[in-house]
Amino acid sequence: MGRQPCCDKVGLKKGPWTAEEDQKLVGFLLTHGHYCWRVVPKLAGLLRCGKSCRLRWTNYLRPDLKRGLLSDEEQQLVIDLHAQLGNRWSKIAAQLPGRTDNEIKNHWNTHIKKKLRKMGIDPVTHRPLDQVPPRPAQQPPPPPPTTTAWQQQDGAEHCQQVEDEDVKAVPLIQPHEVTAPPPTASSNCSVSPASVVSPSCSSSAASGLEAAEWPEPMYLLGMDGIMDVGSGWDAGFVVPGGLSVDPFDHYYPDPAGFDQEAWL
DNA sequence: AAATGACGCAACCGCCTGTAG
DNA sequence: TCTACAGGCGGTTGCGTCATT
Repeated sequence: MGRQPCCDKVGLKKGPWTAEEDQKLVGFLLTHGHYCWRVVPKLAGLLRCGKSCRLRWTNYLRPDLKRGLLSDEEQQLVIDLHAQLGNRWSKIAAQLPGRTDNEIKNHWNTHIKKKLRKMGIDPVTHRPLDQVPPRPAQQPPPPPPTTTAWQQQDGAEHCQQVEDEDVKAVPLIQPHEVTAPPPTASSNCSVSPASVVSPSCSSSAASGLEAAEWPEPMYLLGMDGIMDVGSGWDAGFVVPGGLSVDPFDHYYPDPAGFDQEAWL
């Protein structure tokens, strides 16, 4: 028995998402959550692969995403983390609230790489370019220096060197060190530390929803009504159908009120 | 104003990992 | 222990936009 494809690709749409598709996906996920990505497009009435839906949600539609260019602090953090972790974008994104691995990867490839090269720093090894020996193609890059060349040049002291290889077990950045906007006066949201460092969701986990904004498409789509949920984010939504939505981790069905028939 | 090239970002592809049966 | 599967990750591509000529 061959492996079943993740979705039936016949007749599935590819390419850029339309506003209507976004609206369907967001509406569905906010109402039902994603119990199984494979069935999300079917139930939401989308001719898309489940993976595509997950990607669209994760990288663009999630309500806690920041948009716009990375700040200087964020860029510095990305550089430091890249020196420690290499191209493990999801791990890096986990330390930047509201940023996605894809966004950081793109920003690295288009901006930071050039910036480092311009400064005479090899973006792979984080050493000065004139100290980087030519590497055979099959060999991994040398381990990063204790203090990155970026820091040597810049004099910055932000980089926390990790001695333990298991970076998953030891958070590189303490939750309080993560650049997060302070809660607004009108917000009564509170973010539990466990949520802040939750490894299960690359970037949404680390963000405070009180600071989150809907990405522009939400407004364009007239989704304001959906967002008119008061302070429900931090408590977990209970939406029609008995489903809870935990904005800091996963959107999951409330086991007590989960309508299995509806899903099936 | 039109043509061309460079750039940036969204999305896809394919592999890897974790997990349930 | 093995197999099948879903979800996740990183690399890559394609296209739209902007700048330059």
